[in-house]
Amino acid sequence: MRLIFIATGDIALPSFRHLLAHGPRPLALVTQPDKPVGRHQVLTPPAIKVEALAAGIPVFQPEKIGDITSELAALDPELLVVMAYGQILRKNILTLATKAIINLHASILPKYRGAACIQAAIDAGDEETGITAMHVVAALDAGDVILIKTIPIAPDETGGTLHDRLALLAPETLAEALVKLADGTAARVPQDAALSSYVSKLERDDGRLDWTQPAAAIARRIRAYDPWPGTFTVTLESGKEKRLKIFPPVRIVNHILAPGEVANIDGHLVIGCGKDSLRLENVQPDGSRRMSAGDYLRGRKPESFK
RNA sequence: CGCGGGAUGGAGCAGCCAGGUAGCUCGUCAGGCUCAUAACCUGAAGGUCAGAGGUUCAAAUCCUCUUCCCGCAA
Repeated sequence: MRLIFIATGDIALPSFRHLLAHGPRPLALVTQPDKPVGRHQVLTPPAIKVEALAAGIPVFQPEKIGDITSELAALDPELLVVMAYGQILRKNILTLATKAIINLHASILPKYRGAACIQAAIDAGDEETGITAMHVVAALDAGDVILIKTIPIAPDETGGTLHDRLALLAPETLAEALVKLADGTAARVPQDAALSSYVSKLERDDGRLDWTQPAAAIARRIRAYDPWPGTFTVTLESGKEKRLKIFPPVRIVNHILAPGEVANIDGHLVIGCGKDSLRLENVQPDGSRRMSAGDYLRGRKPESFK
């Protein structure tokens, strides 16, 4: 099978490695351009690009994938495989491959189309999620489904752990889809648009917690958004507002506190929520490193969380 | 040089603006109290105040440079 792999995110790495090890060997990798990263804006390549080059796979990094349509066409691909690429694919790309263009998406479609699908599943309190292999159409994540593999979501699951587990689930999903496409037994199940939902890309500010929500919902969000985009609150310390990052795990406790009210209960940092309260274990104040909630209370005296 | 915060006994912080005895909450160690304890009481150890240079009678504090940590932005 003549195949081109189109991916940027690390979630695609195990699938890419699977193809390198077991075939079909990708003709090329298309990935996003190197981006400036970190405090000093160092130009950094996607990890998958580094692996591709090490394996001798040609790499394309167009600003817009449409710019290299003819180069990709020249490779005469039968199949395009897309995963966490980060660009919208237009018609000239969709019709490039002779056999199909498929996408691996980290949710049970039609639930959670879009970028933040992993976080959404935890945030919603779902008991399972998975990898969907489907055909790519002009509308985002809306194509006919080939197959779905599911895994349960653990009670202490974070966005990070689920991301890694889904990444490892993807290769077998891809492999099975490839076999079925090759022998013509691939299913083609239309998505029920009425059941679909869309989750847009998360920004850092989306991680601000709302203490009027029930503690259980806040706890799920703290797990879902770790490590990206992370969750935070704004604290009031002697009249000054400061940002405080909050990390899992947290524990739901039944102290009676007003939403956002802070209490030091036996050395534990407890915050009032809309329903029940939350005991924090790990926090990080502005300008400081991550520390235990106990350490935080030793030197600071927050009056409330907003 | 994108913007900003920070570095003070083992931990988390105050002191800095208006230079003049190293402080707070903990931890550690010793002793006491207690049936007992992460509780309480008493005492002790532990700091070249990130590093270098400068100003000054005198620098954690003011000036300059360096290193490291962190947030934002990407």
